[in-house]
Amino acid sequence: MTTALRQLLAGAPEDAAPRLLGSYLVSTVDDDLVRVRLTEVEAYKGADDPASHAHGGETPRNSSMFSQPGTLYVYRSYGVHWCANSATGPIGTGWGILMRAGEIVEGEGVVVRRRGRRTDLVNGPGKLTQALGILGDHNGIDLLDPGSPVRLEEGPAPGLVMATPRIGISRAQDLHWRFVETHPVGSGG
DNA sequence: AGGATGATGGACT
DNA sequence: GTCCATCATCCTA
Repeated sequence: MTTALRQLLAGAPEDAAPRLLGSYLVSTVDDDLVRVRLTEVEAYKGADDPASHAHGGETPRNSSMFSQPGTLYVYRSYGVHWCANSATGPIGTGWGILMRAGEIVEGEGVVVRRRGRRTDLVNGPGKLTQALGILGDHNGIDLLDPGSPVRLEEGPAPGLVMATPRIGISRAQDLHWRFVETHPVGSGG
């Protein structure tokens, strides 16, 4: 059932983002399954948010983020990498959650091959999409459809969650809408 | 461990 | 022409 996720993504991104941590982002691309547990996400709140791609309203590029919650929005970053978001909130708001990093639960061998290295496999938004085989072609697909090549599934709830300013942006630094799962001090990890 | 930098495409002025 | 929701590589310590 994706009911809980659907419920979650129906809400505001700054509320949904921290609770999305721990969920699985799963892809089946070229017959290879990769499962990543999300540990770092950021909220972007459409027209209200000067740092959001949706701030200036709907365009052909960002239209996926204005679609129904759970729609995958993929864009090219710095001309080189792909980054993946899930639309959240009511249709037409342009709200979304950028999925930045995680930990590989399944398919590490596939990721090593796709990434061409054995370290730093999924610790950044461009790396995450490359690890999962997400391309611009996947823009607009439904992450809540179990039949989609890229999809979200429920996972174990996160432990401690830390909120910080978002990475790589200069506007709206006062909004602490980057959410990272952290380990308690002394837990030895 | 951490700073600088080139690559590269699309949106915007 | 300029600005990016970045990454890998090359340096200095």
